[in-house]
Amino acid sequence: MQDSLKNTFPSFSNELIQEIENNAIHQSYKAGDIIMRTGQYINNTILLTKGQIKIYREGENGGEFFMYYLQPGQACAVSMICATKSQTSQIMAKAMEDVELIMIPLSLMEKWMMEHRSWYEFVIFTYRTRFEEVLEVVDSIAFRAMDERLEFYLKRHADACGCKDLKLSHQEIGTELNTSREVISRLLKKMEQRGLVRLHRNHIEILT
Amino acid sequence: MQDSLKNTFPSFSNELIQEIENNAIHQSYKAGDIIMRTGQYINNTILLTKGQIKIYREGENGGEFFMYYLQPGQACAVSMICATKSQTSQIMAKAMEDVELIMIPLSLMEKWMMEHRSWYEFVIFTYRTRFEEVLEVVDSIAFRAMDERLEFYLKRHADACGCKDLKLSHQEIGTELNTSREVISRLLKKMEQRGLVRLHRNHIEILT
DNA sequence: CACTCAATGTGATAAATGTTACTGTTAACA
DNA sequence: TGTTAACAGTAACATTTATCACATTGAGTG
Repeated sequence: MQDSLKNTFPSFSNELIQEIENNAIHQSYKAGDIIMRTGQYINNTILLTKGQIKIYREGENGGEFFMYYLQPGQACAVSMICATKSQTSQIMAKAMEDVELIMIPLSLMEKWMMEHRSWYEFVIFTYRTRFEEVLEVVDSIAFRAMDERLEFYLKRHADACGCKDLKLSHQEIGTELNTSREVISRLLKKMEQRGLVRLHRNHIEILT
Repeated sequence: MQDSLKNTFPSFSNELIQEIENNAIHQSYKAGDIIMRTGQYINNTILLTKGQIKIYREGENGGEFFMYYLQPGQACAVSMICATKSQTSQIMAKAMEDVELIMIPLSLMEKWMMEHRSWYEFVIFTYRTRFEEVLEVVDSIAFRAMDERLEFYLKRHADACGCKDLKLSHQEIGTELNTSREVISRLLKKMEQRGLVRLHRNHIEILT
């Protein structure tokens, strides 16, 4: 177990791994479970060890505006930020596959910041990476029309899953970009004509 | 001087204030100066002591997409995050008035995290506040049409300057929302008809 | 195989936003 | 005072996106 932790979080020092082992609360979720919801109080930092978590912003009308994915070896930046003051979450987190994670109580999170260099750097790295990611999202909506946003979205998904075959329905994509299925269908069709993708039922092949 | 620092950053401990006094590099800018630009390397954390700084995201076509304002007593979250690894900035910072600020070198920033509780809390608070602010911006573009975005934008400006009279041209607003002057004119006109604002040359009066 | 349901394709139309072009107004200043 | 430039209003039109309606396709299932 300690071995696998070290593999998942290679930057952590051995002492830190040991501390995590001694103190962590393990938790698992099934695919589709909501791990965190808007308005919920957060008292733990979340480290993901297995599976994939979608971080999104919920709209009034049921939109699930896609922000980014968490992968094993990553932490939820929002949980870190909120945990520091027991604040409520402003985002939703949903398990996309069966998920296993570690919860670190607020008090330890702070203690380790002072005591473990590798934890401090991990936390700062997480903040920075996610802030940048969110800024890119802002760019994509602020400056780009739906066709480009769709390309950006598909690219990020391909990066996240590391494959060129995305299991996404047009409806899902529409929801995550806050537009309608029809618009996505049309734009995908155009992308297919431009030779960027090949469309299949229930999945999209990226040709790049 | 030390007095005024204590006034601007009331949460800082006396020892921290003293350290800042001993080590800080003071810098001033004129209204309109660019303090930080996209792609620039950052080696200092910035504490604002006087004036107002606009943080925005630059588009290819000269857009200046508005993110938020920095006020005296606040720090630039992006500079903190980037400074940790001497990364480049992904945002632009422009002085809206004559500005005075303090630059904290990277090495001290980290040292103080370990040594000064009040610095640690200030940094985390800054991260959290700005992250939330950016999330709200994402919401506004992702889920809302231009009329609502305009209202949101005006509200934030009114909050930032603490007044109900905004010195903004339609062109400026258009640039910061990445749309055209004409669209802003139209929407403002509608807002005036609904009794939300009163329009004057070069300034907009919020009636709320 | 026939049925069913979700996923997808597509046309028609409406609404929002972007663009162009032109007018008038005001302040600054030579 | 006349000139100029920035600001603002608005009409006409183009484009993009949203919405509605309905047809088609394909996979799974009894």
